[in-house]
Amino acid sequence: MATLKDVAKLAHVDISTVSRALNNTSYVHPDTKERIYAAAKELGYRPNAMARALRQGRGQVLGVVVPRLHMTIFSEILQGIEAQAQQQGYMTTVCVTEEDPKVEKDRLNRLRDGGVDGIVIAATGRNGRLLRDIQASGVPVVQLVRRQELELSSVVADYESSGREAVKYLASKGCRQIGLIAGSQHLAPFHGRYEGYRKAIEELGLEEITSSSDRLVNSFGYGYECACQLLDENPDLDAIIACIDVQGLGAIRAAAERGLRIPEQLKIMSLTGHRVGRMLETTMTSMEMPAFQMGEAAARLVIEEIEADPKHKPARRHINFATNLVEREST
Amino acid sequence: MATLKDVAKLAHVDISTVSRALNNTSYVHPDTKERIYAAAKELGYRPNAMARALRQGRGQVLGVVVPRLHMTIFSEILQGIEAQAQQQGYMTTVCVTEEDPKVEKDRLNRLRDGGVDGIVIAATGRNGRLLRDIQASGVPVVQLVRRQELELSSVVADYESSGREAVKYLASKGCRQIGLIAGSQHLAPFHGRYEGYRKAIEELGLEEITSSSDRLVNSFGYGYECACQLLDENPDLDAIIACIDVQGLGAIRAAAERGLRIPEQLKIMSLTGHRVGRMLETTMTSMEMPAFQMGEAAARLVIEEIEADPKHKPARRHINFATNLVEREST
DNA sequence: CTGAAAGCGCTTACAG
DNA sequence: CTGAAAGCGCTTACAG
Repeated sequence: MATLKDVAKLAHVDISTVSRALNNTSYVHPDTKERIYAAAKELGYRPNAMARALRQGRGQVLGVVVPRLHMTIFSEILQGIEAQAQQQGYMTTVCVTEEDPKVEKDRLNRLRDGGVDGIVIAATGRNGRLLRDIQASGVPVVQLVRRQELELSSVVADYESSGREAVKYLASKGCRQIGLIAGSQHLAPFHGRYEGYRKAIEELGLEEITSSSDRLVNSFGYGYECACQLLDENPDLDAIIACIDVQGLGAIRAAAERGLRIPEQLKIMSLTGHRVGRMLETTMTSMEMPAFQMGEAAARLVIEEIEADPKHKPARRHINFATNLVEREST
Repeated sequence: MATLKDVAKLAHVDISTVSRALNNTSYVHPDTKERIYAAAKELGYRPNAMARALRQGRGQVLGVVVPRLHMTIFSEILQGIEAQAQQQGYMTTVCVTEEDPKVEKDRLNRLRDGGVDGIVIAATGRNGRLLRDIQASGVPVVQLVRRQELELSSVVADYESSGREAVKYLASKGCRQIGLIAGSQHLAPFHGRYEGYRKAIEELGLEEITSSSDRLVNSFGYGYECACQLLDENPDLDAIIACIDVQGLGAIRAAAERGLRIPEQLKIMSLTGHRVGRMLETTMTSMEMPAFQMGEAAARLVIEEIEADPKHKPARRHINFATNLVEREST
């Protein structure tokens, strides 16, 4: 690979002049500039990003940490992050934690050492201290989907409202025994949805019916197991709310195995729609969440912090996306 | 952040000694070593990866280029790549092309300039020259899923055999009018599956029935549109083979909308199962493909090439995974 | 066993 | 308008 030195030699100037010409960072005589451009082109010069990164202390790289990708909303969000990052000249490095705090800790340290300029994370909620340390050390951190630490910026959806609206909607359809597949209560989104559910159930004078499982929360199996439990313990159940789409798939499957007709005998809906629901044999009603846009927003936020004047760093910010009820065949 | 210099000062030694001690790269007196470790610990020293990368000409980063993530097999493969890469000390940078050759070209150039050590790509098939250039310039390239360039290493599945076995299996179930949702023929996997389908159909003396669409090939919509076409033009169709799972979902949906009973009136299966099929209301028979393992293999392959002695670089390699028929309710 | 020096490829004050 | 120099934080021959 040709370096600045090679270009400088060919153009008969100093490397500093080449640098200035190529980066348009100060006036260079048009003739000189032309010679430099020609030389750079002839040699197929491409700047070495690692050298620039070392010198400028910034590598134009975003770190993204998620619990999982396959069959989750995070794969769609990641696409949003990547698209926005590329547009602003950043690369995207991804780490998958499988919801394991130890793995998460290790990955965060590696990202930090690897010199990423900012981090977007859907955290396990068990490494708050480390995240705050990283932010304090000058690497901006933006929380994605899960707002676990109030001191850090975040991009989330309005989970509580999703839960409340879902209950009201199902009640308006005549449901009286509405079960919730609850998810891990120490994670903000699941807790928020539960709170919305609980309040609406109370307002309507109905009975709380929830279930949870030990399995990985972002999984089909989680939804399936919880749905089985709900159906077995509540013979008159007339609706199931799943927190996320794959849980909803699990619930539909559990209902199908019991020969229950959807939506006549059992209504099912999800609180985190991300384009899966509309593909199904029985399409699933859901509170659609703008996943791609949330990814874009998170990338924008973290890049804004990275590039802000160090003297007046922006205060932490929280972006809250509304979810949108989309009625389909399952309710 | 503390640097080598700070540690050296605190331990009263030269930075080179610190480097040697911390990297265990040559004998250092135990006492000195202890002092150095203590100093490093006290200062919370963490090596600067960018500096090391510049010096060593290797950043311990893999670039991954895929057409899409959400609802595709690539999100699962990416998890396999990331897991293996981390295990071997590499970070994973991801780029999404949306199947656009121009975007792909841009991303490949950015990856190259950004100093990734190797690239794993599920290519559009339109940038073969660039890929060969990159490989020739010393950055190993491994093709993933799509073996478009014979000169480059690859990790694929046995597509032709999948197509053939699927036809035989359906025929053994009594099907006589077997439609194929074909996919883009310029992409190796789709071409391979079609070839397998064609040969088996011919052997069995049946009639070829295929369809394709202009939509993004890795999409629900593609499968849905093709299935509608097949069903409308062939009233006696008794089976549909989809190349990939989301296309199969589209086909199931199209069948459901026409009130067709699966599998009694119409059998549906997919040639690229990746754990989606078993989640459905009517679970889908598929040729399961070991996506995660394929990702791991691709990462291993590219890292092997990166770390090989430059004098005898390994020859290009091709790894071909078998697919595995899993019968479910849709057939 | 350890130090001094060179250098990876850039950028950026500092002169002139 | 351009050059010479310093330096980002490391690693690694080369001496001794």
